[in-house]
Amino acid sequence: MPKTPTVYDVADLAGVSIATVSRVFRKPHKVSQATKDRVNAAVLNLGYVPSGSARSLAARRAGAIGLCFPDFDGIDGGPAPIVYADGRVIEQLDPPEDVEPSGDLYLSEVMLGTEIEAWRHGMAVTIAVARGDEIFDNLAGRVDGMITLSRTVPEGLLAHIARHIPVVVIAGTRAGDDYDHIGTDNVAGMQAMTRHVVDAHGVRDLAFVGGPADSPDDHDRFEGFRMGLHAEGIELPSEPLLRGDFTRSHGRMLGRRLVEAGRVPRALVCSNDQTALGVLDALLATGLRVPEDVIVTGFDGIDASQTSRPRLTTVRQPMRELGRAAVDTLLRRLGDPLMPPQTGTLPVTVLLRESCGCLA
Amino acid sequence: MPKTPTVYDVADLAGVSIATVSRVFRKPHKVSQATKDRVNAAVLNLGYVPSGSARSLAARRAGAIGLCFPDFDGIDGGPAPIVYADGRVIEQLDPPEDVEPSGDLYLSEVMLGTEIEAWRHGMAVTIAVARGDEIFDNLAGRVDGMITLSRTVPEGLLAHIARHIPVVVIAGTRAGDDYDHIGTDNVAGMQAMTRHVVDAHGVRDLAFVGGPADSPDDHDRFEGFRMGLHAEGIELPSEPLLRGDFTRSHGRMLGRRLVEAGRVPRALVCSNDQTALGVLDALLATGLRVPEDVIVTGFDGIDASQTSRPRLTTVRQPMRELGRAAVDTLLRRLGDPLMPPQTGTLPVTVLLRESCGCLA
DNA sequence: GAGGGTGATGTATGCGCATACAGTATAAGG
DNA sequence: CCTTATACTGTATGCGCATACATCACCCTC
Repeated sequence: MPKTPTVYDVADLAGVSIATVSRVFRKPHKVSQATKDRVNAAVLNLGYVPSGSARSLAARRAGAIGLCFPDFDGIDGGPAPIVYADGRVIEQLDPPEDVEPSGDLYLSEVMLGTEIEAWRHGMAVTIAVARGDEIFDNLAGRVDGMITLSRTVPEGLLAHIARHIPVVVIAGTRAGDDYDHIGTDNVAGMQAMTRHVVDAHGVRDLAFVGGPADSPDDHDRFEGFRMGLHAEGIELPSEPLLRGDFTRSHGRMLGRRLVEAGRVPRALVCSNDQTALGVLDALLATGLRVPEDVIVTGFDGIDASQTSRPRLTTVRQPMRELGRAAVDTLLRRLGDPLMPPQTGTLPVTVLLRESCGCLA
Repeated sequence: MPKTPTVYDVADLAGVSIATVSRVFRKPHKVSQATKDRVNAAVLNLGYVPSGSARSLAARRAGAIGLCFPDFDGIDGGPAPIVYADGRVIEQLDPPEDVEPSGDLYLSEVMLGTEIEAWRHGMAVTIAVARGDEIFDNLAGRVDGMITLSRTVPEGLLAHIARHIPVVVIAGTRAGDDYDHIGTDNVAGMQAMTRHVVDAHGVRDLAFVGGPADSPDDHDRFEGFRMGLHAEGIELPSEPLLRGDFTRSHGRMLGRRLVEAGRVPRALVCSNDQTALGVLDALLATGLRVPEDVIVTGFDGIDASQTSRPRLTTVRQPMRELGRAAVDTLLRRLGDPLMPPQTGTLPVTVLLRESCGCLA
């Protein structure tokens, strides 16, 4: 890697000015074909690649969108053992035990949606994990706008950043802030699910298995549950029966706890799929039948809900569309900074499968 | 959003020079505490965020790593219907039919590994989808190095970019290029798998169900299969029995074709999990039993291989570690540009489950 | 008390590009 | 043949920051 060539080198080699080189890239129609050919030849010849930093600086726009995710707890298991060699190879034939599934399809899907939509608009996507102030240092300064999951960035920091670039929050409820918000209809989805269990399966003994108490998603879903019960004239609980942390292993634990306590309701409406799958694991392990003895429902619509036995009745939220909608909103905001704060809600779909007794 | 504040504004407000402001961020130990406090107060006051572009330009390093993925075929289903409203909500209770699983855990996992490792080293990750020359325009110029999946970027373009920044290729075999490579041990993994089927289950009538003919992964896996057969003294096929495109639906098709042709081998060694799962679907649908009538094995170790019925015996490749190792290699390369081209191979793990007859 | 550190800060410059503005050449119009 | 429009191209400047170097104050040391 010798010295990186710049516009100046290209201009020299092509016998034109740097302005012309720049124009070949930015406004090709303003350059004659002959000149374009000469410049392009020089570009190829030198291996020239325009500097994004310089371009962004001069053009006063980064051409990138920031995506800020919560820290991947515990995922950071240290570096892998790399075998740098030719021939040296490790064959492991032993472990018949299983690996833990890589939970967060949710994030992956949102990421994918963001990526797709951003790319459609010629924007790059820069990903960051919220960890201390690095978002501030490393991300906020290099993007035109930021998308973040709710509760990911400390409020003070986010406010500071929002003075600088527009911020779109995914999956949170507005709390007096001025950010744009994109979410799914947790309330309506869970309400519909609840009423389905009551109406279609005649169950009036339902309980809600929740997630973290500080999750706005969980809050809304519980609210939807309560609204569903209310509509059916069933008495409302003020709190979820139990709370987990949205993981499958916590779900298993909660399931076991219910069985041990000896009071398993006729239907368990869970706040997300992972929890529901864990509950399912626990119930089945103790010999209970789903849906015959206990009905279990989830929320999210992750792939695993489709391959479980029985398959999980759940509310599918369009995770990929979430990222997509966030990008659209961000771009509209960039186009019109004065627009009032937006709140977008994506519709959800109730998927009826075996775990509630449908398709049985 | 009034005019974005710069170092100059901060310097003025704090009554110092811009060099001092810069130092507060880059070399805090070289600034007295009193000055630091004044500057930080000004930063908060103005809502200052340092410009990544200017910083990168001046520092001659982007502080970011590029990750280039193949186009997500057919994923681009057009924008979502967003409901911008208060109260207007769409409840969909109808469709009991399932959604297509979002196949590519592989990419997500690699992305995640990249993200984690890059962030550990204070580097941002910028993602791009290979589509035409946009990688060149939008990505290569704004990162310090690039990671790409093999066969993702056209060779000419990649060579051009590699003159400018280091490139690490994931999952390809070296083909006379000078890039660094990171891959998993496809050959050894498939060889071990093949020998397991022969040794442990006494099967000598095996066939290989392959993927795209131009996939280096598939090529290596088939080679491993052949080496396994050779070691067992079984005659080698020169070509896979059938080829799909690595998707589950193609797998189903191939499975059906085998059944219809009336010649289903005792064991089907598939080149990846999705294919194997599709084959499984097709076989089970026609009443064949797995593993009693036919043994099926996969490769990759995606989550779905763990929740299928029967669960899939497969070779797990450490997808997340792949991204991680790629980042490590890239960083080492940045530290030592003259280092000879590296080839890293990550070990794989054979997971024995029901679909081959183990754990039955 | 002169010489030589040492720590804190300021000055000046350049990173590579986009672009406003100012040419220049050529064609068209009168 | 002169004017004016048109199509290209060049010159000059600034984007916001990092940093080499210069400066200055102050403390040691012998």
